[in-house]
Amino acid sequence: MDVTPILDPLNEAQREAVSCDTVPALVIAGAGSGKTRVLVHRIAWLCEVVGVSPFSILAVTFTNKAAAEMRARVEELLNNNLAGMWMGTFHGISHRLLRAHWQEANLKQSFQILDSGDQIRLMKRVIQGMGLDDTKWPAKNACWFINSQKEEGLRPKDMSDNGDITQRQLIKIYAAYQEACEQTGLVDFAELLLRSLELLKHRPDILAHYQTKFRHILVDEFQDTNSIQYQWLKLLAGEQNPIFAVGDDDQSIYGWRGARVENIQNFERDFKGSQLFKLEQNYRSTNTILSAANSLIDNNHGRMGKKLWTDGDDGEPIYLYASFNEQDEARFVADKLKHWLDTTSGRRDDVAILYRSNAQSRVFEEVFISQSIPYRVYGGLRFFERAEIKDALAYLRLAKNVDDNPSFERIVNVPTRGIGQRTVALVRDFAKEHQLTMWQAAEKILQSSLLAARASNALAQFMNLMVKLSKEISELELSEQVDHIIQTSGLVAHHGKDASEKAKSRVENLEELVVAARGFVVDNELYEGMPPLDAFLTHAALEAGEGQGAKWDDCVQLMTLHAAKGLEFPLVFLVGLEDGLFPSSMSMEEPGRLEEERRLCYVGITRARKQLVMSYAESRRQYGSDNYNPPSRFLSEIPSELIAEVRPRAKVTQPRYQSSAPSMMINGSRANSEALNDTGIKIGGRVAHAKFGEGVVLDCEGKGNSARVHVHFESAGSKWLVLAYANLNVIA
DNA sequence: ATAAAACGATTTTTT
DNA sequence: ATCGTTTTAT
Repeated sequence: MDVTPILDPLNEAQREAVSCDTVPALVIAGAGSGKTRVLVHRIAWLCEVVGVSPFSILAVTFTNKAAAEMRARVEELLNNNLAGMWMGTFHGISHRLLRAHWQEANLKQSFQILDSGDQIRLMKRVIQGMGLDDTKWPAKNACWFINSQKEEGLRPKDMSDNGDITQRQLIKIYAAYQEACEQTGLVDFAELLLRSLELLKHRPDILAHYQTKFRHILVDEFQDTNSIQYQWLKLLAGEQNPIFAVGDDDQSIYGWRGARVENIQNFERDFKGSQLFKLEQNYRSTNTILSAANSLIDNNHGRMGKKLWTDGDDGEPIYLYASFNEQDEARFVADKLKHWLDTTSGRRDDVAILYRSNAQSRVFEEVFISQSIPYRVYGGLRFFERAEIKDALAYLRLAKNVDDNPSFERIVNVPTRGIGQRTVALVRDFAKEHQLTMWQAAEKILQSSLLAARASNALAQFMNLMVKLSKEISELELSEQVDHIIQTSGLVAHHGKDASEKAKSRVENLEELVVAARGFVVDNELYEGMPPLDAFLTHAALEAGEGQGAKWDDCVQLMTLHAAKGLEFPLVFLVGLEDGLFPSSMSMEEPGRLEEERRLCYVGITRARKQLVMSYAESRRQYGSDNYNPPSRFLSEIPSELIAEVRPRAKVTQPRYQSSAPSMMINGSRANSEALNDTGIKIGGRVAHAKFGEGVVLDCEGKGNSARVHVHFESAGSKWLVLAYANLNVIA
């Protein structure tokens, strides 16, 4: 057996991990250390050297993207089509199990997957159905509560209210929501995992079957597993099947949604006879960047321990810019970025701007638009989550199954056809009272003439449309079904008559849905025997449609630090480094959460390949008011010799808000340079004070003897000073 | 049924 | 400030 292609491209540490014995193994893989490569080569090693069939391997990831990449790379390395191999996300694989064993799992054969939006909508109806005030019991909170319970593996019966009324009510809501899901055959994301875990727990025969089938289990991003995913893995592994887990405790940034770093920390304890490997050689970043990352993360406690290194150059220093405010920050980034594009052979999509919260993208967008810099903002709604797409999918579902209540409610009056809230409420109540689906209830209501003629006609018209649609599409192929639905339902016409940009893009999205349907090939074993439309709808629920829709060529990439995990860029701007923003004020108090923020910073730093530029703003407008946050504590955790401070003072012009409505003055606090007449002091300029030291002028008000200036001092913080007494000296 | 006004939330996000 | 949601008014 020629193992050259499998082992040759690897370094020593990678090779040891890839070729380790078939015992439980944990690979601590630092950022940029070849994590995916090890996973891929391990699979190849198992198949080619150990002689394991690819179909005896289970490989689990968190995202569809990671799963697809892994599959493609394994196929390339093995030069083999592995379509039937069990490689996918936790949710995807759980779903596959539940489809195969729907009866044993007490599900309907036609169970549908609820996405988070669907879940909230259903929850709202459940809460209202219980006669509760849905402003007092927000559906979103209830969903959050239930999802976390499910992620801990808890059912209503396992929970105690501890005498807490709120808790007791939430448990009741959980039970009612679950009941509604069971009745209508709906499964939310958390339920996919919990249900498949329960299936394996309660059916030793099924568990044994899969334990025999999967002789090897590989897991990516192990530090992100939550309680239930961990239990699920442990159960499937049993006593005999080794788990090969890859992860990085320093990149655990999803604790807030249930991920448990302990899972990686306790691996050796929980999996007897396991081996530990560490990948510390980094192939991505310069020495400077790695030193910064190492120093920063060193401030965390209880780490498994790891120090990234490279045999490459030190590279450029890390630049740090102390901006006057967020606009100045954005302008600085734009300047720096343009300069980099001009002086290197870099492309725009080699550049990323990383921030802690989505709201920060705005200022950058404004500046980039004004300077004609193409950019792309990550995040926001994905393709299959867009309202118009969900509407179209609801039509498809309803045409397929008129008893699908959520779809019925969603589109009964979209586009508007004269079926108002009163009519819908009547149908809903009637359905509830007589234990009918909304469609059945609507039929009865029409027969019994409970409605006024106008509403009755509108409802009848809608139902005729649906009957007609479902008849018409039955003989068509998938993409034609989709096309027919979006046309005949009136969705395209509805959005088409609106000339706005938004409406235009909605029409384009609907057309893109037809394209997506055309390109949807039922090659997945999972979808075998399923009607193409059902398969497509499932695909839509499980895959948010990342690649769908608009194309992006050579744009500067704007995204949150969370979204940046797993990516890399030659030039990275890490912006908004202020205490209260990053680390977030929500996390600053608790040590555990602060450490997670630090890991997030670590993730951000290690995204950069050649150059890292950091910045913070002395003044930042948040939630409509100005905040003066101190520079992030993380900055002081990076050795100063790695950092070069840039402060092109000449560039700081009057950074004031040019609101589109100049008359909008809040408390008369708009910049008023009158106060500064003849003083030489400028907003944005630097001044020195005998006691407070040096600082930057942020604002001023009043005139004459009562003139006051707002100064942000480097060491003493921000203060309002009366000009006549302060004796400020202007620093040139 | 549509538009205006009031209200509320506002870290991070995949499936 | 701003965005999405819900209520209220036309």
